[in-house]
Amino acid sequence: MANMGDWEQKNLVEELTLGMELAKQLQIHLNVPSSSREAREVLVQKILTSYEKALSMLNFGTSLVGELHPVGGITIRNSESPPSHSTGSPRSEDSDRDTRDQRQIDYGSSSRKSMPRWTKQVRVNPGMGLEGPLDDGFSWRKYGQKAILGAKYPRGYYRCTHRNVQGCLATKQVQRSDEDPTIFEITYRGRHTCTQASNLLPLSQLRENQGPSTNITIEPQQNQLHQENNPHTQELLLNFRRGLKVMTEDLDSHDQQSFPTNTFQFPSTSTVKPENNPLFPPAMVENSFMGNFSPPFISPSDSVTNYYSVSPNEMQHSFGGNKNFQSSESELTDIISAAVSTTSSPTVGMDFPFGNVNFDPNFTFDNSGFLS
DNA sequence: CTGATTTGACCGCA
DNA sequence: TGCGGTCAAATCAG
Repeated sequence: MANMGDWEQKNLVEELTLGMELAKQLQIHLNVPSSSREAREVLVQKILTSYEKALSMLNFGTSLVGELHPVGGITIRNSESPPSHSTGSPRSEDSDRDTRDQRQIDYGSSSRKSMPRWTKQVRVNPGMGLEGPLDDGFSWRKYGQKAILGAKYPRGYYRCTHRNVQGCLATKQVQRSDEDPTIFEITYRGRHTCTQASNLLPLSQLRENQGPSTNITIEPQQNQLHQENNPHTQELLLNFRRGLKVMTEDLDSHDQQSFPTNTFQFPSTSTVKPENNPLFPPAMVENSFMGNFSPPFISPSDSVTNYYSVSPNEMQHSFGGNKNFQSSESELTDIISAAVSTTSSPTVGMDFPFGNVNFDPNFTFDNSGFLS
């Protein structure tokens, strides 16, 4: 953690790399008649997400206001302090949650009070796996579960798997909404300082390890539609779209080979070969989604709530579509736990206090100078 | 066997 | 004192 700058830059490079890979995939799809429009849209969405992250990184350090981030078929809302959402949770979690465990200061020098904290509300529709929204790309280990007064469902406590080895203080709490069981409120706290958060695992490598999920495929699911409740989101997306367009056009006009891959540190496996993943089985769709596309953007300083709305279509495959995740909270907890612990994904620290990307629609990536 | 989860006990703040 | 958050031993799972 010595050098945040390098850390950021590496993340940035990886993110851009990912975006490029996705763009390549998109290109491939464009040349494949059998490729569905959905698949293409998925890729576009992923690319958007990837570059959104990259842009966020570029803006890291500036005051970034949280905004809604469309991710695949998911809509996210962030909020620094958990709103008294419909869970009925009487206690505002932010009011006291960070005022305790000072006994844990031995894990790190910084007090947890100063840790960034934000909440995401994840909506999971019946029939679909819960991992998607619940998995944010990091490896979490459950260390506790507590019944919360006034809340129907217990709250799960998770911390970064690498806490002991790397002193990563990131933690998160998962609480199912009382009134709407399909909604989970995930409160993140602390920044990931583990190597996983930075770039221990190259994106490509990760995807490699995940086998079928090599190709991130998010259900299109008219992501845009989920943002209708947030005008800013649409605007943001439009901006990204425009920016992306530049990219994709560029990609289209050039061959993959023409990519300045040398500019990026492309792991040998980073280039996703079409033959490896010509199609995107739904199962891996979800898998990859959670593995790589949890929107890490939030705004601790701005009370914005991320709200994930996951399409049932894309998720129902994960559990065979016959698992009624609402059957019992214990079952749910299991699922959540699994989702939370099974993954490992590099991406960037979701605890980044960035959310709003001051993205210039005219911004182009042709100039890699910003990577210095 | 190793690592993750469960779960009751404990801690500390309001 | 109550409650949320964490610990840690027991248990489970791969």
